[in-house]
Amino acid sequence: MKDEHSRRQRVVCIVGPTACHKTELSIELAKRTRGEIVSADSVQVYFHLDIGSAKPTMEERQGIPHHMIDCLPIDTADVSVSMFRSMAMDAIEGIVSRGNTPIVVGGSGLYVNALTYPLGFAVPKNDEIRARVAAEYDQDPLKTYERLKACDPVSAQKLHPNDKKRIVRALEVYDCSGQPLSSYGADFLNSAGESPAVDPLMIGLTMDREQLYQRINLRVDRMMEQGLLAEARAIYNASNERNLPALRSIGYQQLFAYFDGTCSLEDAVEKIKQDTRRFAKRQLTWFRRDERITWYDATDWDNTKDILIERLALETLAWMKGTEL
RNA sequence: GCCUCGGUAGCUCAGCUGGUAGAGCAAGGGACUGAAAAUCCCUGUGUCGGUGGUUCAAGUCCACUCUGAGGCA
Repeated sequence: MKDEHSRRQRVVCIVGPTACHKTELSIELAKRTRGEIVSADSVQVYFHLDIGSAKPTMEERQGIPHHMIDCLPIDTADVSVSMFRSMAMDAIEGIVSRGNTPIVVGGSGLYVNALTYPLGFAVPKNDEIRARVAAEYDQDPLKTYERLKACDPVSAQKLHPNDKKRIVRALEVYDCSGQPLSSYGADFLNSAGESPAVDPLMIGLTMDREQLYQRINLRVDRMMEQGLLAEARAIYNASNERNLPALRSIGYQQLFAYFDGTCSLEDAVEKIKQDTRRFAKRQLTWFRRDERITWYDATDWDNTKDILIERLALETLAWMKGTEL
């Protein structure tokens, strides 16, 4: 047990809200530590969602290999965290076999946890049963919630009766396996992971809230200048499918409403800004509770980044050395 | 200069005939195990423009005053 823990692959993991200089930091670190980047971003995994997901351009990547970017077609209907996790784990193994430093960087908290905790994804999703339970919920939410209470009281107790998504998933697990979701490991550290998680050096970037929001607003304007509208239009025209996970992401979702004629372009852009700000707030909530993270303030980035990058490069090298033998 | 209508939460406004204030939006906080840029939950003390007065009690009535919009000269 102890032995297995010590064999867990060390990685560096950069987290934080969107528009917080994570990308720049990760590339600079990679340059100094023979790093390769593994994106933990639920939108950058798709092809074509380039501008809106703030994917680093080839130029910005400066030759640093990036993984988990451009992996899935937009019309992929069944994506899942565990799928992300196994692909990302493969990428990490590849990096290690090349003798390089894996740098995980991303703002999708669940994806980060899927890599850095041994989450037990024991029961695969089952679209058929999920659809059935969802219909059951729509018909009588409270009754469905009561049913969950009866077969999985632990999960039910943690969920609000309105939390359809999670209630449905919990019942889906129960209906598929006959075992309550909570029995598969209710807490991070004791759940039975499918494979050993990595051992991360957790680095968090944060920023004064007002400044963060200003940066977000500016970045959305810049995305529009860079052609987000055309990018979204091309995707809109390419298919009539409107319920794909990829298209629920910020930027596309709002511009699609504009294409549908539901709102003006101006309103759509404002909505993108607001939804991004709220997203950043949720990301902060998510990462704030993670006590493994050491936080660094990126508010005065231009004047402090050089020192920060050098310092974190040293820490990265030291951290990675710790597992060398 | 005169008349009218306003000035209440970050914004837009409610507040009947006096009993120290409440909605929407914005915002903040939290949750999160196979859709997660998703989904869900919780949160409203604010010099009621200012000063003085009437009253047991004033956002509410009176006087003066500051300020915004419109109208008339």
